[in-house]
Amino acid sequence: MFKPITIKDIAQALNLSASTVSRALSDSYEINPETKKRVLAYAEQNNYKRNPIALSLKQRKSYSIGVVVCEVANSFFSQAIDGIESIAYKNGYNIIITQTHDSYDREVMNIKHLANRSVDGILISLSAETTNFDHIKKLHDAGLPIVFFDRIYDGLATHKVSSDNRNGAKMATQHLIEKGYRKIAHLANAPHLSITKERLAGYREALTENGIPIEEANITYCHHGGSNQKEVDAAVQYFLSMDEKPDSIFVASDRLSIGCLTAIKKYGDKAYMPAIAGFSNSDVLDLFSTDFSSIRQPAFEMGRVATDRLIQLIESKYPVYEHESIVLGTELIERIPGKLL
Amino acid sequence: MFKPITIKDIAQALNLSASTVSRALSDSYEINPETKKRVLAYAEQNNYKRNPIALSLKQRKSYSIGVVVCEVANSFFSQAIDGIESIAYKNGYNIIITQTHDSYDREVMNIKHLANRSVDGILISLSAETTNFDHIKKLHDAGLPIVFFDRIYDGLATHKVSSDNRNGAKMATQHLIEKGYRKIAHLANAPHLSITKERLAGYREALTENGIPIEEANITYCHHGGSNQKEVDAAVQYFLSMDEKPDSIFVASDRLSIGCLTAIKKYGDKAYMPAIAGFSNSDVLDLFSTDFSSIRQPAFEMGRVATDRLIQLIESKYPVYEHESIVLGTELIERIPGKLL
DNA sequence: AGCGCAAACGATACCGGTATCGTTTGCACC
DNA sequence: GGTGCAAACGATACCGGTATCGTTTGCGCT
Repeated sequence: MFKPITIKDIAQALNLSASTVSRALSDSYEINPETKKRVLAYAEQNNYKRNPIALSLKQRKSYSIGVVVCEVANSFFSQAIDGIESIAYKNGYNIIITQTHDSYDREVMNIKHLANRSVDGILISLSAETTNFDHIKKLHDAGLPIVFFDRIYDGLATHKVSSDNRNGAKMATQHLIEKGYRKIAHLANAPHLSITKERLAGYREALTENGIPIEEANITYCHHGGSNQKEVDAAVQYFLSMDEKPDSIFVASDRLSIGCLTAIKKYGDKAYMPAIAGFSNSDVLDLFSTDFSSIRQPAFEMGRVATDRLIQLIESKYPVYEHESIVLGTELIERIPGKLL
Repeated sequence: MFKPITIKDIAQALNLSASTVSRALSDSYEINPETKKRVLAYAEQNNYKRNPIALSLKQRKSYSIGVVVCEVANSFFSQAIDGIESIAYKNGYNIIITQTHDSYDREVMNIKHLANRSVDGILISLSAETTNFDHIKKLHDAGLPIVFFDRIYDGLATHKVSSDNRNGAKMATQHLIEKGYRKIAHLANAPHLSITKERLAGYREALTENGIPIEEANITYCHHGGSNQKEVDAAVQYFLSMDEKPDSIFVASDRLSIGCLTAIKKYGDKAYMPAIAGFSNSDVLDLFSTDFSSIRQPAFEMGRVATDRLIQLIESKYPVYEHESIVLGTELIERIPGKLL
């Protein structure tokens, strides 16, 4: 069923050899212009398409890029994928997207799967559970180009693209402080993630600079990145159970922001409603004027930059020894309660 | 750089022929169990992985599925992709995602690209602009399995998976009526889309059943599916400019809902604020208690079902002549203003 | 002894391209 | 008229597997 025309078909039809046709199609200088025209014309008419799989086999290149994220149904990642796609397609690559759902096992599975499918390179944003990096190291050592974005692993000599998490966190916390809040809790992501550490640092910095003591009891980690809501529920319930309840919460991620709001909606009451600020790339949030200011990462741009660097690695003729750590700026989006909607 | 071990390497190492190794690896009955063990052991140790590209070339099968949606950064589609992925991976397929951004040209490009990349089948949700289906028909006639989901084209004999758009639209409109609204406008998608027609039908049905006259002036189409905000802005401004302004709006899609809210936020005022109900799969919306009830489609399930059917088509040994049109239920999510958040 | 037959493995072709090397042809030139 | 050389094309091998057919070997049976 469905057998497309090959180079040999053209050769036979025009009484040429496969070699000649191949060369004509790739515009080789040692083919008679006359012959070229005939071949091109015939190919056009019978709408010949070179078989990318045969090509892949021959050139040991698949023109596809693997993407590993925790989930696409997450504004940050879907926007990043948008950016990844835009660069990939421009360069003739297609992207194969896999989701870890923040599970280490699935990350290992997916990455192995991608390597088997012989992608030319991989873009990775680590799962929240990942603390062992052997599965990635192995591939990297074997020569597979890898670029990290968002959730970085520093132990690998390669390009890394992230946003200015420290400063973003600082802005968010500072923002809460400026609004008069003093007991600011922090709902953090899994502790080993790069973004967790950086955002925590920004949080601490803002507090310190404002002379507010840092209390470890105010910081709660979500070891699975909030992929199961129970985890977030527990964290919020913990905050609500404190003797001296926090008056505000700085939330560390997109996923957690939604989880946190959900939990507060479930367990909070009118009498007590903490202010919230946190990382989020949701467009929908922009529509509402709840008391929730957010830090937006340049997701699309991060995807673009990461993909650009990955393709550079892939297409480099020589091993690359110099690696960039690119950090893009974050943006504070203030939301004033009381306005329309 | 990075050359994995092949079947021939194993053959040489064990003093066997490539054929024998191949058969041993695929557990052929005509290979000595002893030999099998040796091969398997060696393969395991040197972690041999069969080259899927060579396999694809030989079997004329790529074990990959093309997905065409308007954009992943859209709750409905990202959830659908979640569903698609879950079934695809379970069956050993990977998915290649492309975005049309509701442009006809990009749809044609992407589909051609996928066909060239020799995917085994394609899942399509049409772009808002598409009125000509030749690019799809051609591939379908050539034998490429295709399944439509969400935005269906009826002119092709294949499986189609959608949600009960008519009833969903009816529920939303009915909901507005029950809340006391009478002049209900309809912000519709591109007129030729299947979902547009069905949702319009549901809207009309609800009005008629409640004895409310249908006025065409109250219906505005967005020919690009709201992919550029200007279009939506214009539609909303039109509603606002009417002599007798609508007291509520039924919005036809996820994208349009966000666009519509954005526009209202821009151009509306406190004095006049229409109620809104519409299709949306945004989780974030659930958090807020604005006066916006929504119709949720079973996106994940739609993705699952569509992929399941597509794989059936792909793996069927004989041409399939009977095709299903699967319609899944929709759900009304009521939001009562005034509650928390 | 001679035959049949099955078990276990090898050799080869093929999938659809491209790279490498070889061949034919015509023509200029000494 | 033989040599050299370039233009234009053909033949072949290879990428990494698998399907098909062929070959060897041993053993049972008459």
